[in-house]
Amino acid sequence: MSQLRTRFAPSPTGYLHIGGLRTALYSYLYAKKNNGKFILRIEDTDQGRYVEGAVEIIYRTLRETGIMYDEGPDVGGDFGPYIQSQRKNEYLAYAKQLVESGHAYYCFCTEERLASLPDVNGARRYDKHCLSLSKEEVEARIAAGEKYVIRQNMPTTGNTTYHDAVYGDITIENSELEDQILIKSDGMPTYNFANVIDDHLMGINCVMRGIEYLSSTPKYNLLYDAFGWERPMYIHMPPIMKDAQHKLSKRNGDASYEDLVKKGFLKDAIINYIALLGWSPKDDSEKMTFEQLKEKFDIVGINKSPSIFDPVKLAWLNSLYIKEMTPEDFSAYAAPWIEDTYLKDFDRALVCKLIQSRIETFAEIPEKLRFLVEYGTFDNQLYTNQKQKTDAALAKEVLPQIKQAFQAVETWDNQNLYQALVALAQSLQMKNGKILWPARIALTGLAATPGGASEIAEIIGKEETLRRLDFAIAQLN
RNA sequence: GGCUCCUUGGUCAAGCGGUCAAGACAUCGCCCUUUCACGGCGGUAACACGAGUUCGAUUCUCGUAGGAGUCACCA
Repeated sequence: MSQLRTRFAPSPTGYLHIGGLRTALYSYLYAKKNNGKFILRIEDTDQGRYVEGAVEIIYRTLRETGIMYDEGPDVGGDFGPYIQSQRKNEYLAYAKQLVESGHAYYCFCTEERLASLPDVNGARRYDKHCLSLSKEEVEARIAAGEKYVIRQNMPTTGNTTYHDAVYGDITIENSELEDQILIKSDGMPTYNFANVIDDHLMGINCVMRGIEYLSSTPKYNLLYDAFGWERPMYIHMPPIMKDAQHKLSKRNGDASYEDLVKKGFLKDAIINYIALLGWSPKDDSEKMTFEQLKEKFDIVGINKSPSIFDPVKLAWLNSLYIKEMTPEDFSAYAAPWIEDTYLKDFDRALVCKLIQSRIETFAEIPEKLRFLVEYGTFDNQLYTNQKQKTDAALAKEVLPQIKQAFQAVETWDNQNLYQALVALAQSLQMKNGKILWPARIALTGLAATPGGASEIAEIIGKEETLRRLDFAIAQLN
């Protein structure tokens, strides 16, 4: 058997959305799993939809996520060029070949005539009007400079069947197939045509794509048959949904890969999560490295039904990846979220240590630590804690002593600070909580904070710690 | 509307004729604990419906319902 060759063929119309990224990922994984090649081809036959910079986003995203293509526009290969607009001169000849063999024909119908065709529930079916034109008439009209398109001549009877690796055998009546346009009046091929020609020319023998192509695949197969080419293996994939009714899409303002990164998700977590959307490994693994994904990926694990993108589960996975980062990596990655805020005034390492195990996405950082800079009047009821058996009265008694203990600390770090508090508790013959709880409340005015009293004191510094203690004491009187 | 596909807990998702119907996220409770978080333990929660086939259906078949895709000189 010849080497497996898969491809990812996006249109440069903007960000690479999650669905597209998953298609690329699966195609890549499947190729690599089978020692095959993964090819990137840019499908830009619709000049009207071309978006500046979109191609670069595709390159960058694939590189960043590790989905490396063996052949593509910017890496070369033996089957280039890999950008369809640069191949436009090839398609017409193939279309003409089909005209010769009777599988396609010239069509001169105007937009008006097309619009006058009977409307069946919002859809108009071309009536093969130009199929009956004589060869002479066709030549004369072309010579006269009349605009034309080339249409595929579909059989009107019978049916065509093909096998899809995930959906099984798909059979469609030929009468359902429209005489689709192969070459547009601007001379460019339609996606439907260029796609088949290029896949064949590039030796693609495995086509992985979204389910939206499931029912038009017979048209492509008819093209392969007309040319006498071998049909590729097809793997269609279910859509990724935003909710039960709506597909995830850029148009709906749903997150693209880049948006997710900006929201503080790690690329490894994103890839790991989308690999799991619509596919599951035999052994039930969830957190997997890219290497493990390559080992475990298999088309039998691909699901048939749509799956809903769950940002909550993504966040959970993200938190797992965050926790295993080294403090240095975490600090470096968190830098943008820290630089932009008041947090830059604090010791970076201490702040990072405090939050690394407490965030699921980096975007949570500023809000989570706002209390480090915001402090003011708070409800003395916060001193009341059932479990620690503390209340405002106790705080009033103990806070001045806490202040004294802190003042005596020579080296201002968490360890010493904590020891000072514990020692105070011991000398007062109290449980640690009776000191620790009021101390933390006094320092933050918050029922819940990341970290405890001593950690927070360490970060805000001695001066601020004492200032807050004075404030809290004053507030109790 | 025609055609094609899909349907297991709130979500992801195992299962491929016989299971007390896995696991994960979320949720709830307990433990740990300096609050929060982490971690540990446990609970709640599902085979869309109706017929068949079968000794036996979540698994097979057919209907029904619901959902998705498609029906472009867009990809």
